[in-house]
Amino acid sequence: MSPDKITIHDIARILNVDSSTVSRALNDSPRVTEKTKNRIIAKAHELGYQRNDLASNLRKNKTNTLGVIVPRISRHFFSSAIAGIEETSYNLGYNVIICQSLEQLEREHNNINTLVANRVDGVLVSISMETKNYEHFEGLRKRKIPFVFFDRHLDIPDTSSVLIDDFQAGFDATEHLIIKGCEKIAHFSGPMHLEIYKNRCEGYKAALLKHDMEFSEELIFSSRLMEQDGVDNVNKIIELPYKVDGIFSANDVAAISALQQLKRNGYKIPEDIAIVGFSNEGISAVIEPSLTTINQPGFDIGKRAAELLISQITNSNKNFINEKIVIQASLVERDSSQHNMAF
Amino acid sequence: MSPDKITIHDIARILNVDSSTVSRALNDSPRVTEKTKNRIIAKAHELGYQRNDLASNLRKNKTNTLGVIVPRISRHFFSSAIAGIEETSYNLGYNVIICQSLEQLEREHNNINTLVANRVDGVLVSISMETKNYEHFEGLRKRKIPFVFFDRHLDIPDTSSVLIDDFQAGFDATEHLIIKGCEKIAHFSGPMHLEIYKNRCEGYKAALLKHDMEFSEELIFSSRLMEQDGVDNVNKIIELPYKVDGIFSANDVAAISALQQLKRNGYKIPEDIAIVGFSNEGISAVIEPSLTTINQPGFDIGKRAAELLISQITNSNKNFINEKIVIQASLVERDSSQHNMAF
DNA sequence: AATAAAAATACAATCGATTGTATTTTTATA
DNA sequence: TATAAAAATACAATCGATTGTATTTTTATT
Repeated sequence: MSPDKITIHDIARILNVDSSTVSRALNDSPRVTEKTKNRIIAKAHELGYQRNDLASNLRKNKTNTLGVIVPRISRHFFSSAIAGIEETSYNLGYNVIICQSLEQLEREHNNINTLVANRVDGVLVSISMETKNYEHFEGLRKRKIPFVFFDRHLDIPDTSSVLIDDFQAGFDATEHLIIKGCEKIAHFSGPMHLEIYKNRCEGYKAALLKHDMEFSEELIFSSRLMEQDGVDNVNKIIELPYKVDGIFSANDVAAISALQQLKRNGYKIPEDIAIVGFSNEGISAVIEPSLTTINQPGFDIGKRAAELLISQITNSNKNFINEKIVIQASLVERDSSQHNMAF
Repeated sequence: MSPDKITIHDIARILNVDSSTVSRALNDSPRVTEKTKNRIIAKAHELGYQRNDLASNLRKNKTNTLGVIVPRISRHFFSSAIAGIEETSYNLGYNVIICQSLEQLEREHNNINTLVANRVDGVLVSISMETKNYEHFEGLRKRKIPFVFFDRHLDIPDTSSVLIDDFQAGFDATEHLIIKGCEKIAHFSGPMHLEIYKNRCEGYKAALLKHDMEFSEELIFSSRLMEQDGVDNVNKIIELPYKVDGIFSANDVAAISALQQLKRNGYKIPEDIAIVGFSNEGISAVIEPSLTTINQPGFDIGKRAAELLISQITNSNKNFINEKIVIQASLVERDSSQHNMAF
């Protein structure tokens, strides 16, 4: 009977009014009288009308949609950040399109193109491990699409970001191991062109320095921090001519696979080697021994990032660019770091 | 200098051709000569032109976008299903919009409205725990938007779905416990109005029946299978006047929290109580003892579901409705079920 | 060179909603 | 009741791309 895609024109025809009146009625404009408003709304409901956002957004040149690009949604940190982003967006009337770069630069490129083609009002990004330059973000800027980095960011001038203090967190993690009595601490780092890993590593070095401990390039293992990397790193550590008794890993995934590989090789954790991870993945509390790690409050970070982005969208004239928000990260002390209880 | 949002009209004006020619050139139509095509493409590139998909999709009445609704993306099963969906979609030229219902019916409703408003070409759904009726899906049907359920489905006539054989999996899990020597097996079930939990429970019953074991309503614990539920269920089990020596949980989350709660109470797993979970979350392999569980191949399920949906979109005339695809699920035998090694 | 056929391009309507302006209708006031 | 002011509604352009039809240009043939 009625067409399956109802438009305001259908409603207008049926009720003998103009489509502009229908549009205004459905948008609760004061220019339409209550009476006709009610007639129109009732009829729209009766016909199961659902606005075509493509048309609406095209005309308004505003989609009320945010794009989010993350390496992968299956990581606890990212899915909780997304939960935070969605919470804020939902409350402020924005939709969210989620894209995964799968740690690949090319896909990150494609993601941005898709988001631009869909005319999102702004973009939230945590970059892939392959991302070194930022030309694709310059494309966003040229199109005046605001974007905010969270966690994994690039050091681009005049760009906003929501971060934790990776230097401090790296320092805290390392110092914690030192206080627990570790004397030879290895560090698992990610790709060094990423600010977060660079900063965590600097924090590691600073802690060593403060406690007059020798720093050795040999004890820094840079990788993509995947499961296999933790295993590989451990295999190298075992072969070293001296004893390593502490590991600070820049993520939990590598920390956990290292922990397991050490156990397989007969090492006792934390007695022989203490371990501190990074991110507080759900698995960290459950593994045995439970993993001491840095808690990154993903939900909060997501919330704050979305708030910042939306404020930039709303006040596009004002100078909200280049705001850096630093969220508190904290050490979660568990069993894997209780190395030397001699105090 | 140049406006930040370039349109085909800008390009047309600059090159003194018609915008229709620009459109055809950029879409590689044979109606435009190679020479002008090249001029247009070069200029488009130079200006950083990016098609406005809102306009394009509006005109074409096709968005090449699929909507996905899942309870939450942080669950391993759902994020791997999404990975599968994206793989297929990406290859076939579709974008994906991901929505989370957060297990709430109201949000599932909103998700559908958003997807309809954005005129997605089809929808993939795994329903929330609150979802009992299906009026919101009838809305999709009325609008001729095809949809496919995966995993958590409703038993609606003439609807396609991609599932595992929950009955068989429930049977296998339970029989596995029986074979391992368990004599009193409890079952943690989800909301019984969900087909998957109903079927897993039926499988449980069937296995008991086959092995002449008594079935007792008292040993079925129905909940939302969250972390706390596993703890609560264990507390009830401990209080029973007889000994339970096996648990088959319809998801891993409850299985794991139960396992931990049992350990806290001094029970040995699997010697005192054997446990089998469901879904094979990443954590299950890592916990101690490692959890025997049913592996649900999320990636495959996602792939197949997306393929099925896209085939329905493509052949909208043909009768592809009401296709049920059953994916093989299999028991992953680990330590938590090695109860009685007396054979 | 004339002309038909074919190729290339231009014209114009359209998708569905929004919004500034114009017109009609209602209300209030003298 | 006439008329100005205000309220309600209609008209028409617009967002940017697509696409059927019409027109112009090119090519081929005699």
